[in-house]
Amino acid sequence: MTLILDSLSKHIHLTPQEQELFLSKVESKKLKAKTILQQSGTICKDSYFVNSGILRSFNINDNIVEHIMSFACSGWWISDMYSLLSGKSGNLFIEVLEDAEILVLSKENQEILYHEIPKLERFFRILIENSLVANQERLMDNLSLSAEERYEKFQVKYQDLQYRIPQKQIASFIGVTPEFFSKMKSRILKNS
Amino acid sequence: MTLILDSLSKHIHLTPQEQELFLSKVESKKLKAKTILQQSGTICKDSYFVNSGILRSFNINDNIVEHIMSFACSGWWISDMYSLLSGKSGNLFIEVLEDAEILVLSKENQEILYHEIPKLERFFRILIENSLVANQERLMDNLSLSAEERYEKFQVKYQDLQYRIPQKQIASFIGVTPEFFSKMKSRILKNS
DNA sequence: CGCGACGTTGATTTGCCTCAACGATTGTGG
DNA sequence: CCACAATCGTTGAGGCAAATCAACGTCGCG
Repeated sequence: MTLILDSLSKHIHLTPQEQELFLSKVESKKLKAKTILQQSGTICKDSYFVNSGILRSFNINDNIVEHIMSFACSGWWISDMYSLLSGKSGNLFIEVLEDAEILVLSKENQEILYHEIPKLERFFRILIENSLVANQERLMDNLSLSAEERYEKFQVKYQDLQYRIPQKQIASFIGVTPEFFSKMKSRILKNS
Repeated sequence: MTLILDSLSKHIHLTPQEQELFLSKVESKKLKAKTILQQSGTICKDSYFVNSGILRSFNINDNIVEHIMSFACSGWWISDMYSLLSGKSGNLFIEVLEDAEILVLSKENQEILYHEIPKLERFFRILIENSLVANQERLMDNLSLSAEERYEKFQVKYQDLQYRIPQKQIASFIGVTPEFFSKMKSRILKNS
C-alpha cells in the first residue's frame, strides 16, 4: 500500500497527514484478467494506479485491428488521459491482462485532493508531461527505428513484463504482426 | 491582430478589458524563412501563435534524419510543450518555413496572465489536451495506416498547406522518403 | 477430453527504401 | 544581370523488411 506513496514522493513531498488524506480518497480493487475497466466511446472518470498485475490501454481501428497505447504494471499509472482531462468520450479501452490489484482515483476525488493538497496539481501535471513526451518519443521511434530497435526499447522500458504477457501483445505494441515478431525473435537468438 | 482573440474565444470568453490585457502580454514578430526559434537541447521559454506564414517543429535523430512533429500555419499555436511545461531541455527544433508574422507569449507572461485571468488556465489546458490527443492519433495512424492513407489525413488536417511547403517536408511528416512520396503522388494522379 | 487461443515456421508478395541519374527551380555572388 | 551552385522533384532499377496466407504443434481451460 505504500507503493503509491513512493510514486508521489518521486516528485512532491507530502506530510504524514496529507498521505493519509490521499490514501483515504483512493479505492483498492482486485481484478481478474480480461476485466474491461474502460470502454472506447465512453467518458473516462478514473485514473488507475497498479499495485500488482498488468493492465493495458489500446484502441481498435475501423477494422478489427488492436493497437496498444501502453502497458502498466506495478508502480505505473494508467488512464485515458484525453478523455479524463477533456470530459469528452475517449477512444481507448483499458483492460486487465494479468490478475491485478489496483487503486482507483476518481476524477471527483482528484479535484477534492487538488483543493486540499495543491501540491498534487504539480504531481499530476508531471504525469501528463510524461505521457506527452512518451508519446512523442514513440512516434519518432516508429518513424525512424526498425522493428528490432523498437523491440529493444520496449524491453528496456518494460523490463520483465515481456515474460508475463502474450507475445502478440508485444508485437502489437511495437507495430508488427505476431508472425513477424516470432521470426524476429528467433533471428535475434541465432545472432547472439 | 484579432486572430489570436478568435483562437481564445473558441474555448473561453474574455471581456474587452481582458482581451486588451492579453494582447499587452504578447509580442509581435516578423520572421524570415529559415529562422530557428527553438534549438534542440535548450529550454523552451515561449509559445508561438502564427498570424501568417508557416512554422514547423521537428527533431533530429542520432543520425542526420529529421522528423517533423507538427506544422503550424495561420491560427495555430506551436511550441515544445514538453520543455515548456517541464522546464527541462527539449529535443525539438522550431523553424520558420515561410516568412511569418507571429505572436510570442513568454512563459513568464503566461504565468502572469494565469494570475490575472484564471480562465486562461482552462484554455491552455485544452491546448495541451489537443496536443496529447493529436500525438496519440498520429501514433495509431503510423501503426495502422499505409503511407497513402496518412497522406490523405495530412491533407485533411493541413488543407492548402501542402501547396506552400517543400514536398520533402510532407514526406518527412508522413514518414516516407521524398522519392517514394513523389512516386506515390503520381500513382494517385493516374488512378483518379 | 476437445476446443480455441497462441506461437511457430515456410512460401510468396508487397510496400517502401536505397542508390543513382537527370531536369527544373532558386538564389547568390561576381 | 548572368553564371554557377545548391536544392528540389522526378524517375528507374534493384533490394530488403515486413505483411499475408496457410499449415501445424502446443498449451490452458471449460
